[in-house]
Amino acid sequence: MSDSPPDSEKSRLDFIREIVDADLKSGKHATIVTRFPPEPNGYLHIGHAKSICLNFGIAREFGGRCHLRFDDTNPSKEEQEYVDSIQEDIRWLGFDWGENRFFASDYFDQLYEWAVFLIKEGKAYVDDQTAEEIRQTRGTLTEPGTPSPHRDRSVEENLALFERMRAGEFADGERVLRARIDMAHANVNLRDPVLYRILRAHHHRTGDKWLLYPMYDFAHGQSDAIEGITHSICTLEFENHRPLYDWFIENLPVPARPRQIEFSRLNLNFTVMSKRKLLQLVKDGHVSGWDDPRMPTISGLRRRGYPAEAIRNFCGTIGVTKFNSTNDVALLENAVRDVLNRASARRMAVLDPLKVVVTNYPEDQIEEMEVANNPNDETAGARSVPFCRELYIEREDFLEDPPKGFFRLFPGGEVRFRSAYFIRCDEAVRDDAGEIVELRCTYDPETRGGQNPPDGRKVKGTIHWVSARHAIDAETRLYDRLFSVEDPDGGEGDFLDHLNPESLLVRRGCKLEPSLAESKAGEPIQFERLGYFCVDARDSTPETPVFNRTVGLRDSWAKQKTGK
RNA sequence: UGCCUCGUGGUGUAACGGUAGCACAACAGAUUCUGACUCUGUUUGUUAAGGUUCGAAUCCUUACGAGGCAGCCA
Repeated sequence: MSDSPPDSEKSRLDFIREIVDADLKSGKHATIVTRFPPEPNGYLHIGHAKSICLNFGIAREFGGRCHLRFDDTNPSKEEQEYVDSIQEDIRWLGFDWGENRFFASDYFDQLYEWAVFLIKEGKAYVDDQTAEEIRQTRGTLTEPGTPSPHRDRSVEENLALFERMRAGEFADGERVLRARIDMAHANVNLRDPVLYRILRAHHHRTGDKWLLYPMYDFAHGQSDAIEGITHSICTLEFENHRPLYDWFIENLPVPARPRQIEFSRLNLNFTVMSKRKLLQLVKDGHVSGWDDPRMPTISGLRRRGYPAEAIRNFCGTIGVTKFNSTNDVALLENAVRDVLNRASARRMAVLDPLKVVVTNYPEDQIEEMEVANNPNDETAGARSVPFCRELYIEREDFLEDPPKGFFRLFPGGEVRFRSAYFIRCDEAVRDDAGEIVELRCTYDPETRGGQNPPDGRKVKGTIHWVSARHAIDAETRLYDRLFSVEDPDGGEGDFLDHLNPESLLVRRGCKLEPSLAESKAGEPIQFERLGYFCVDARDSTPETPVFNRTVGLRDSWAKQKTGK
């Protein structure tokens, strides 16, 4: 992980780091405390990764700390399963909250006391109106709201009522506690926002202790204050809530004054990011689960083979600003390729096998060819790959009638079989249906190891191969973008209408070089000339290995073929 | 037509009154035992109009455009 101190990149500081930097230099804060505050009601996605990298990153760079705080103020939506997955994902991304794991529910007692404090100050009241009545009297964006008939209740009455709310004397929704601010405020959030609602739901942490729960606005800033958070970084949609955030901080005897700063959330094209939509994809079975490799979830990306380092790098390059933007997934994929190119061992695998018989190669001979594990990295060493008379090559590496510029095999043509021999195709054998089932070829013994022959003959193409006698069978899963349009949310119609029917292509009967039998989930591998792959952590078995394609190699030939 | 926020190449971002730069993408070429990687080069931009200034992406005004907000969600 690159944790270059901020001073070395002064000109590169984003606006939030600039604020943090200034607050440190001015002495406003001696140490920085940030927090990542997920609601445990879903899995983390790449958008959260941006926030995680920001919050934990700032803490690390500026010598502060970052808390993990679960925002669990709504027991009807939250589950332990999500708490677990969130923690796993953050750790996997490479961040550590140390001892600083908290829950907003840790502060329910304190929050309740503060609610009472507000009542005593005449700044909060119990409202008997129904949710519908409250909504209707809130006014509109252009018209002021009208005060609740209960707005001017006495402190004593409010105190008694609030206590009865806690004691369970009212049904869910029968009473709420509201702040007493300004029903005509231009910012609707300040029109006497609800602070507490009655909810008879079992809470994953506090069990059945509480019947009433604080709203986000009443919990978040105060939780920040309790924990001594100096910079409470959140996304743009909370901008309108900042005046309310500050109102609570100013009107409550909180131990600190945290500052909320908003930045633009991450958007990626060709996918959706809202929890609701991701949940729908899972629930409706459009994907196999939260960790489906096509999902933008952290668990999905991990299973797909995206390295944590690549995700971190990506988050570092997209920047932090206040304008809404949509990032090109190509940038993410570039970050993935960049890491994988350095980290992956090269292997040979044939996804769509076409048999090759080397007619002049001795029937019973087997040679072990030494093949570099990574031509760009000598320290990666080499392995041996068996070569014999019967081989498999990629079906698309042979064309009977090649277009100009085709470097691969064709009748009468010669190519290099990677690290093996120069091989010439003599004949394509067809079955009764006319399909090519086998290539009859001859090799040049003087090119062993793939070396150029003494006669100076050269060859334009090098292709990968696998020994038919030694190959192991496997399934590969080739992924493409989940949606076929850039902005599945935009335009008319349901986002599901834009699902890419070819987002998953399963290939069985793939032929892999024998050394691949030992690869483990999470280990990055490049199938030469094809892309980066990894063993699927969920479905792969020793009997039938399953490999996920993390991302393909750049393919300028394919681009050329499809007409630019 | 209320309030808040924001407008820089195709995308994302930098320039903090003084040469509009970087990454990705695209394109062209070099190299190559991966049509990969790497390297070189090219195309494309300050929403508009005024104003301040020797000088404006930057400051001011207006217009235009984008996003957010009317949950007892977060």
